Amino acid sequence: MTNQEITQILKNVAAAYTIRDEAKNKFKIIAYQRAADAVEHATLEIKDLWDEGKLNTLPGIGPSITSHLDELFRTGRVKHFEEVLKGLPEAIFPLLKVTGFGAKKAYKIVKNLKLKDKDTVIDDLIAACREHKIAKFPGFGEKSEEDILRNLLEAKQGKIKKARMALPYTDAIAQKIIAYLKKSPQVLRADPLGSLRRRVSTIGDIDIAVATNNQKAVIDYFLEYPGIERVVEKGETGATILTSGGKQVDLRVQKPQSYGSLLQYFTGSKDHNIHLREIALKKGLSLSEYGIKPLKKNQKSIRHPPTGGADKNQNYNSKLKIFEFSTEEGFYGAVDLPWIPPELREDMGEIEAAQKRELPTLVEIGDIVGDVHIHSDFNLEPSHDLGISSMKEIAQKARSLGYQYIAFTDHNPSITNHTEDKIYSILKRRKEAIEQFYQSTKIVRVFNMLEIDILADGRLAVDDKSLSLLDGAIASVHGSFNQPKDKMTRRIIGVLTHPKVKILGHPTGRLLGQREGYEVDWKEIFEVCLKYNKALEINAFPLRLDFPDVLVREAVRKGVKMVISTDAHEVSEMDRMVYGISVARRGWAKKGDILNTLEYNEFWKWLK
DNA sequence: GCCGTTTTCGGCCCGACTGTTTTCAGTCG
Repeated sequence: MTNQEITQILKNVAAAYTIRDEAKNKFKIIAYQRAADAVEHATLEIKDLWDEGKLNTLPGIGPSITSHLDELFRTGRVKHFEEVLKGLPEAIFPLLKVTGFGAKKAYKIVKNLKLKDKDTVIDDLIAACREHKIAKFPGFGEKSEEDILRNLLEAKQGKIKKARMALPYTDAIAQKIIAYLKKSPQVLRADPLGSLRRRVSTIGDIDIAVATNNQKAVIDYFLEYPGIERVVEKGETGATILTSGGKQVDLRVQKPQSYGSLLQYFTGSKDHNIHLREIALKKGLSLSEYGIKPLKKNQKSIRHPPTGGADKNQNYNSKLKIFEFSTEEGFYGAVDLPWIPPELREDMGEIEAAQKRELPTLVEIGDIVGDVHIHSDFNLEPSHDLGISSMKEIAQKARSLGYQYIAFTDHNPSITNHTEDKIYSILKRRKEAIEQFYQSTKIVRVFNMLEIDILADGRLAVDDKSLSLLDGAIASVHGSFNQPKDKMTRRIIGVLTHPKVKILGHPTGRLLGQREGYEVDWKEIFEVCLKYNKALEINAFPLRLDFPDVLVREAVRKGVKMVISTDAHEVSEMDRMVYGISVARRGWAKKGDILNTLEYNEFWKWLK
């Protein structure tokens, strides 16, 4: 039973309560939805949590849902859920994943059309739209029938609500649109919002904020963006488009004096904002994207700003009876909190840390002084792809990035095509080439490393004699991903204890949207890393972003060190370090947690 | 059904947009 499956069950229960009697079940519905969100965003497998008896430590999961899930894990079913779902056609549930459908619309349509088969409901409904049956239902019309048909067709193409794309690709699209917006003289500021600003590894919609004194002009200008497929919606405060690449982009505009509130509100996350509002309510304040206003019952008593003093970022709008904030700092200050970095805003303890003034100082791109996972074009007849840039190009790029050192970490020579002696002679030639390169150029310091396959049987693809030629090695799993958890854990620990292996490369092996990571006992790996002074890699390659942020946070808690590296196969890819930084920051990593922030001499000492 | 720096009872985030409506229902973030 995966978190995803449990999420789905809880969402279905919430939908069932909504259909039965929304008014009566109002808060029960919210509770089930929040429980579903909690499971969906959980950092650990819920099943593991249940095994340890810690299910109710998850915020949003209380005694009642705990006992239901307990029944689910023990017997595979939940009597109470079955009762709630009883009598509802199961054809409604696939529709809930389609844009534009909520519980009620799905139920109305399924009931009116008497649809029964959950496997064909999407196709059945497409046919019904084409026969114009929907427009005749009360509350529906021709336009809504068109919308439903289009959303169903898009869902069939895989464009479901949760179609997400890796951060670096989405970031590139967003930067292009922001650059376009900034060309307008009406645009005073433009920033990413939402999961993009929080630097989540995969992004659904792109959200962008603009500060302007002419909202209408900016919205009109946005709707002239060349890459538009169609306009989804348009209003006075923003607009939504679909790009020709199928990405949804939301624009939000706001006047400059309220821009801080807008940034804060739409950066989220939803859970962070809800928590923040709860705190504000207790202070008699109501937060919104427009600012902060005293609750009605307190309105008369409040004559001064929420912060109790003058703040140049704060302004009282007496017409709207609301305090406006030009910056986020002012907004957070009004509820007695320091500014919280967007990467932390997941309601995972950051608000409590902010209240205690214990927010971590997160690692920054400027802290990085070396990139220790780079593939050059030195041909050592490798097991995987060669880089395409020369050592000199790489070193020059490193210098332009302000680095003190780099490591050449080409893949090991393939073991199917070479004997151990042959591998030794190739690596000896490579060691001489690297030394000669450094002596003749001295552009940046250079380490002679290698990225070595961890073979299926737990051996390294390079023997000890050849390993002795290296300054150190990254060990990575590049095949046999489907081994059982225990075997995979032994396989990794076996090589990680080798003195020359210093770093575990892209530790989970995941490829975003393509492949789940393999199963490993991270507790054990963390212990080995601590005991033998090894590092885990945060690999900034766009489809990897591996180590994942939630595991980075676990590693930080345990004191396990990490490196952030690009795995570049071409010099321009060395610019991707910033995405590794994003992952590290979301994992609450400080400069001291990341080894390639160390000066050359210190890093060298760690490596030896 | 969940939860606690006013609370173990009595609250529960806030607003925009669309379509079908003459004041609202549903969905989204």
